Amino acid sequence: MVPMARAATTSDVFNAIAEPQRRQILVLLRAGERPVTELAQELGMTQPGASKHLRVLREVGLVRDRKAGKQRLYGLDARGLRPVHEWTGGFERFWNESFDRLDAYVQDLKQTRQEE
Amino acid sequence: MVPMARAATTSDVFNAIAEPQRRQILVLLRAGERPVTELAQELGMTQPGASKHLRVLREVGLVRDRKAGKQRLYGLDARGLRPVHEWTGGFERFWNESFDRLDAYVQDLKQTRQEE
DNA sequence: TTGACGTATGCCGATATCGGCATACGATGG
DNA sequence: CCATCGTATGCCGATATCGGCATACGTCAA
Repeated sequence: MVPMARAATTSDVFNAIAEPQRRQILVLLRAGERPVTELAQELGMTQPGASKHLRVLREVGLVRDRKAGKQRLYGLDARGLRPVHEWTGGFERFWNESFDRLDAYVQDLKQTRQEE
Repeated sequence: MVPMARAATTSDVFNAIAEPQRRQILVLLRAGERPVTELAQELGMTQPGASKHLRVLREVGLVRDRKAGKQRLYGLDARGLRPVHEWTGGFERFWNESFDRLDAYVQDLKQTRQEE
C-alpha cells in the first residue's frame, strides 16, 4: 500500500486558490490580460515563480493563455470559481445562526463554571 | 535566509477547506454537533485522522468544541467561510463574461489557423 | 543564422502535508 | 484507586509544495 500525501485530486480549484499569491494573480487578471513578466513585477515575485503559479492556475482552468507575438498573455477564466462560491454559499444560513449558537455556547460555559 | 514552503499564513481558511475530507466534515456538521468517532465512521476514516482534520478546522475557527460528559462534541462555526464566499463573489460578473471571452478566444484561434 | 527578448522547465533544499499506527491523556463509573 | 471509554498527540514514511537559481525553449528581428 502506497501512502498518499493528499487525498484524491491534489490539484483542484480549492487547492489552487489556497495560495495567497495565486489569489493575487487572479485579482490582477480581472483588469484584463497580462504577460507573465508584468504580473511578476506587480506582485514582487520572480518570473519563474509567476510562471509556476500560472501553470497551476492553468491546469485547474482558472486561467488561459494565448500567444501575442513574442509575448504570452494570460487571461482570467473565472468559471471555476463558481463551485467554490456555491459551496461556501451552502453555509450562508449558518453565518448568522452561528452567532446565536456561539452565544448559547458561551452561556453554557458560564453556567458550567457556576455549577463547579 | 530561511526558505519557506508556503507563503505567509500556512493555515488560513482557504487552506483548511482545500482538503476534501475537511470539507466533508464541515458539511456533516451542518446537521448539528457530533463527536469525533461518529464523524470518522461516517466518512470512513480513522479516529486519529478525523481528530487531526478537526484540529486544523478548529485552529482556523471553522469549528468549535465543547465537552459533553465523556464525549467532546464538535460544532460548526461557519463565519470563517464568509470571506471565501465574498472573495469568489468578486469574480461573479466574470463567470458569464468569460464565456464570451472564451468564445472570442476560440474565434481568434480559428482565424489564426486559417491565416497559417 | 545569429542575437535578443519573453517565457517555461528542471533541479535543489527546506518544509509542510497526509495517512497509519501506537500510545498518551482525560473523564467517568465501579 | 482502577478500568474503560472517548479523544488527542507523537512518530514515521512517502510525497507534495514553494522559492531560488540556472538554463532550455520559442519567437521575432536584423
